[in-house]
Amino acid sequence: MIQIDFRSQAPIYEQIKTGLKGLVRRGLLKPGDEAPSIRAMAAQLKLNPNTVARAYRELSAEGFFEGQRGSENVLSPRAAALARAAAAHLQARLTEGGKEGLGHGRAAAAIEELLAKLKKGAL
Amino acid sequence: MIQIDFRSQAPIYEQIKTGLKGLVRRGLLKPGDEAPSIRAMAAQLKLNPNTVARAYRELSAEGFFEGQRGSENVLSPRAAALARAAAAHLQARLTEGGKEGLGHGRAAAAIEELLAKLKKGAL
DNA sequence: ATCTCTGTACTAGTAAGGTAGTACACTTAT
DNA sequence: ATAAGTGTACTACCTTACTAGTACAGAGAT
Repeated sequence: MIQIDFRSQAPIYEQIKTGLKGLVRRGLLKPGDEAPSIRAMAAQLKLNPNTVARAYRELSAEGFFEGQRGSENVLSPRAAALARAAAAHLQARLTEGGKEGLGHGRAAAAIEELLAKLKKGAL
Repeated sequence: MIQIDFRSQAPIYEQIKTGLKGLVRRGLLKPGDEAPSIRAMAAQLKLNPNTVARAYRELSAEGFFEGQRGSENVLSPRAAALARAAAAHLQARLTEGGKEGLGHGRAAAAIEELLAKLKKGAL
């Protein structure tokens, strides 16, 4: 399943999001599959359901899940594409930020802004 | 001088650090030059001296400044090399993080950890 | 129908981090 | 010697954000 690093500076719900996306990207979780329920994952990772719920809510808003209330979290058909797109987008912004930001004189604030958003997990 | 974006999520002292490094990288500030005093910069940017002091303290710890107590902040001979090295290092970590981290299945926690540190301004 | 599962809303506590206020010690120049 | 500059230490406020506690509403199965 997913590994949580409680020592990390990254918030747990972000680790969950990244973890699930990673599972999809690796093919261990495919569109149509059912992700573990909020409570199940919370119990296993010894977290509060709300922490897991936040991750699921944001993933759902991004279109990873399709499923009705009270039932389940089924990975949408777009899930795989989304996970890959997110990874590509992040990678693009990383390399772009590295080259364009530092190669020549770009506004310092812009660089910092990029880094700030990155930490927040703007994948 | 330096531009501060108060709307940014990046802390002010980090913006100051990045800004000064940028000035050095662009050659507008050279080794041997004297950086503005803490109070002068604080007054100009309408900040508390402590905020600027924190930036200067960290820069000093990184070896950008050489100067004795009570006098000034003179850019060390290494300043230019350090600024360039920092930029290169960041760029390397960014591209590395983008490719290695997301290309195939790396531990999610590691990715998050990298992002977290990046936002903290680990240049 | 009741029990158990699901997700969720609201609240609150808590920890971390950044910034400002204030005061002190020292150096230099007038 | 005095005044004005320097950097710094200590404190405290404040904001932000993450996480947990608790309780509620709906769905499905026995």
